[in-house]
Amino acid sequence: MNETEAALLFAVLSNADRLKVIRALVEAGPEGLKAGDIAVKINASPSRASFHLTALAQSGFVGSKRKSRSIFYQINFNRLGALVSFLMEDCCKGSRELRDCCNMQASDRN
Amino acid sequence: MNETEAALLFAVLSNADRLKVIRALVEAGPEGLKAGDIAVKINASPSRASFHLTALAQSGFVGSKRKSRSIFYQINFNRLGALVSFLMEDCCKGSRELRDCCNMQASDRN
DNA sequence: ATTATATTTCAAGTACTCTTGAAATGAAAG
DNA sequence: CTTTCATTTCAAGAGTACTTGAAATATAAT
Repeated sequence: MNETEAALLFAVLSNADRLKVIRALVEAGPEGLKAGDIAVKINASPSRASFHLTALAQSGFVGSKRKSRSIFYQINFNRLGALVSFLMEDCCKGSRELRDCCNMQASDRN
Repeated sequence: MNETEAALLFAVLSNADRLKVIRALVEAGPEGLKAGDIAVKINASPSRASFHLTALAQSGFVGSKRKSRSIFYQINFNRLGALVSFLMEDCCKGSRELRDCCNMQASDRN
């Protein structure tokens, strides 16, 4: 991941509605949530929710699967993790100080 | 930190020039770098660099201190850490799966 | 086939962000 | 106090993002 790609992903996270979607999908677990239920949960119109879900899906932060009439969206931790790793490990060179600020440790000790 | 505040901070990270600034300031260490040197390093005009440095400073990702004619900017890991913590601990509820994707562990085991 | 449900797509309007180059500010040196 | 150096501010223009409501699509039920 380079700066340009990371910047595009951060742009997707730079919206309160989309962060609420992420929170809701994390709560929901692996099954995910129907688009309509997400819209209700984040208090947005169907078209507005769809707009944000499209952004999240295109960037890979969420996946989607149709089940009958509904479309279920699920969180994709891999993509989130890749972006966080870019920021912490690459951009900030694995700074110990930054990890301390997050109450985190590297799990691969060398 | 709530979704709205986090979204504003992610917006600041959603620009390749600003990510390059962060990378340069992490490399530079606690002394930081002069505005002019940052402009050269990220390959931007002085006014363009200043525009991005202002965004980074206003959001708290960097600090600044005048020294004679130059202004030195320094990285602020606290602010970065707070945003990463919001995303991982709050928004994603400290998801083990997400931490694994970042090769990270919580440092406070309960 | 018709109707109902779930979701997306589209177009228009508004607002924000970024870039550029010129002008303004601040600080030091001659 | 004039000049030089470092940086910021400003205004204009181009591009991008978001919201809204209406229309279109897809699936299932009657």
